[in-house]
Amino acid sequence: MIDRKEKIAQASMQLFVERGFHNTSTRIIAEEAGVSEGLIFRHFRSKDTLLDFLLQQGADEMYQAVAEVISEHEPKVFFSKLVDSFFDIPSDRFDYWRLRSQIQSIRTEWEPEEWERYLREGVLRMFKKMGFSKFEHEAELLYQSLSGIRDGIVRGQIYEPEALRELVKKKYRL
Amino acid sequence: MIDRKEKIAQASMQLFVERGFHNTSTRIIAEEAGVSEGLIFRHFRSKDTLLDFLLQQGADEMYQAVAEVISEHEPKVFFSKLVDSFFDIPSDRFDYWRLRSQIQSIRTEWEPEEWERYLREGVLRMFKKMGFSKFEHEAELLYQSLSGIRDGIVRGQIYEPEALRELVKKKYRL
DNA sequence: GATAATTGTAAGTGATTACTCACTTTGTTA
DNA sequence: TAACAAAGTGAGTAATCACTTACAATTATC
Repeated sequence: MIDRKEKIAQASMQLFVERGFHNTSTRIIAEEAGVSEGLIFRHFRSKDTLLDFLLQQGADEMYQAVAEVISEHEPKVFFSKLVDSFFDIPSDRFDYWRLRSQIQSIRTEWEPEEWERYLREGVLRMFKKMGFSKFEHEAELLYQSLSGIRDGIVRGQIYEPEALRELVKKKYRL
Repeated sequence: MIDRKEKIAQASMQLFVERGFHNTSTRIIAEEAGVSEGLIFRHFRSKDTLLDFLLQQGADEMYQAVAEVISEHEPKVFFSKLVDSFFDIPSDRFDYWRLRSQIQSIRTEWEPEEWERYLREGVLRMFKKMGFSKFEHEAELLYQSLSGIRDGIVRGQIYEPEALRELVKKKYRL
């Protein structure tokens, strides 16, 4: 017994990342998932809905992960967890990040998701609490830097992430 | 007298960034550029060739910019120029960076361009020269961080780039 | 075990795609 | 100005696109 809907989701995720959303036809998704083309539209109303489903799945997981970081009030532990959350991306979630980055560069109306605003506010609050004079800019810098590193990781451009993680933590005295 | 080839290049750059490469038809490019569709294929053999042309144009400019940074041998000035090169992106080049980011997430066979390898080697060499113990990781960290910031800038996510620039320079004692 | 909903298929649909081709217009040079 | 090349056009092309529809198989409910 196979969950065909999940099969479609997995196949489309892989194809969207490999070939790009607009360069992936519903025909090839069906082929790769081993189902008929019509079934895609039975489970997901349109190709766009399918994409939204994939993005939502990832966003839900991120919300959980962010909540775990934000709930920490002890500064040192907070920042340690924060940094770790950018480095400890399970490899089976690489595709989500790559898809997100792709769609972000295609959809002009892209707005930060809830988990992202949530996280950024949390970082800001913690820098302020710790008494940094320019806490807004410190928060911005750390967030953008970590985002750059995460992009590098999921694109396979960073060979020694562990060494990088230690270095980041050292710079923030963690 | 108008250079139609340049018109096509400009229109397609804008459209590729706004709607995505695979979601932009040659028909709409022709419309936007005010030329016939056939002319696109007279000047550029295919839609892919047109894309390559746009990416090459940007890469050529980057090569120049990188050479200017690399040629600097005084550490403090080198790093100052390096940081500035990531912050001082003329707004009419934002599209190039956004296009590059989009294509990078679609083309799996993407490899770092010459200017990029050139720049990274330069940063590495300078960190080594300055006697950093973990110069490879320092170079990696700085490069990925700056890349993340550049992405943020061209996506309009950073409201006070100047403050961020000063903060980065301060951290590296420039 | 009959009924009804759900899940699945295969063969369509009109619209759109990148690209071609036969042709005309414009520019250059002897 | 004749001759040739380069630039430009617009109506084609076959292929592919996302999506629909009529129907069959499976599963759930009583």
